[in-house]
Amino acid sequence: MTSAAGPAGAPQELDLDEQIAAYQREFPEVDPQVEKVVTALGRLNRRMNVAYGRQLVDLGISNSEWEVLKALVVVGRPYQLGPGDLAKRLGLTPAAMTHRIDRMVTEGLVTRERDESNRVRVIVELTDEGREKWLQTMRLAAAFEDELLQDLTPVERAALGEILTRLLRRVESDQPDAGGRLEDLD
Amino acid sequence: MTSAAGPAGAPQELDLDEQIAAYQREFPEVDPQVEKVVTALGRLNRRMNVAYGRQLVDLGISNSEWEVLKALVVVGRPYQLGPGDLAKRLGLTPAAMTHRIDRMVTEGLVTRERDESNRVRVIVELTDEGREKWLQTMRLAAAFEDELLQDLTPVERAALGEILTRLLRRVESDQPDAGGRLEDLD
DNA sequence: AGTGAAGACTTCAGAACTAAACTTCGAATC
DNA sequence: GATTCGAAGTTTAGTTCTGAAGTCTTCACT
Repeated sequence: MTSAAGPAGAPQELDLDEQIAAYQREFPEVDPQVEKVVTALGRLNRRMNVAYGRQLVDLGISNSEWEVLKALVVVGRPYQLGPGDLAKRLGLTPAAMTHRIDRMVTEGLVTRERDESNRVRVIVELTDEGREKWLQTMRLAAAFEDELLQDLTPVERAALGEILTRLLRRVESDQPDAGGRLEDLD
Repeated sequence: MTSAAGPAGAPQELDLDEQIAAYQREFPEVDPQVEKVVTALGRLNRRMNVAYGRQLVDLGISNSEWEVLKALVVVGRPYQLGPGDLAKRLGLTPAAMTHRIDRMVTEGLVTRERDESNRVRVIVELTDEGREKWLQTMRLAAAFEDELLQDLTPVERAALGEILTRLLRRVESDQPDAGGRLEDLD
């Protein structure tokens, strides 16, 4: 019986307002309103990932695999992408994609073959089983998300979506979206 | 010069609305408004972490180390916590904390000593250098966050903070906050 | 054609994590 | 006072990532 501490489940955190108060105490220049938004965003996302993770173990796939399934489904039929492209979309290195694809091939979620018309390339394609898994996770995720947002009125939901979209546009325009990395950080 | 693919920088993603449209095409039952909020949240958080990461390498510490510094600062003077407590707050296993603390001790950010009044326990304490690092990161982070939210009116900021807090309260009440894990997932 | 350079993917070493076994100290029981 | 139980940390084995080097294919130039 795992007795003691946190098995990497949901983190145990201070009350949000207490944490903001602590920041103000230790760093008076901080804008509490800004900090509240940012901290809540971070925590919320973390909790959501934990929740998704729990649903995913029930279905027998990992969070990493889910990301790959999503990327493939989003491009639409015939659900094909190259490892490099997948790596870019998921924000990780090609090496990591190679390993992920290895695992997912053995689990039957995707297939990997050379592109005969351009033999440098490799094509990763969703299998029917992979698509089915995506559908199942999507159903669970959608149910969770509906529940998460149930307290919000339609107007609030729309406003939230609009504001988040605006913030996202700002970050994405500031970060020229990998592939055009000009700076070398190191 | 890192030539080809994404060196784990910012992920290259589809336009948000295109992605939502893809979900609707592949899974018509989905509520586009809900999905938009959730997707934007996830992306935004990801980009923010990339941005923080860039600032942190400039200061010579990692994202993991920053988390530990934050946790210690938030508890206030004398900036002390045990490894197990830290692990819970950060949502990772005690084993991982042991290693993080190892690294941070050698870097002079924290100290680790036995609690003489209760020799099972260990006390991790922030050093002056650690506190100084936290201050520096906090300045950079605050500047970034201010810029991120600059397009929002004060009313919008308040509304956003209020809505996010409400959502957070819901998830945190649904996830009884580790330590009281009743379910066994596995 | 023949060579060189660039791109796409993989392989290899090292870092950081999880899960589970282990060690040690303290407290309760007899 | 010795024994047993439980809690706190550390150690060990195995997984998944990053960064850098390596392999193979294609394209451009001579």
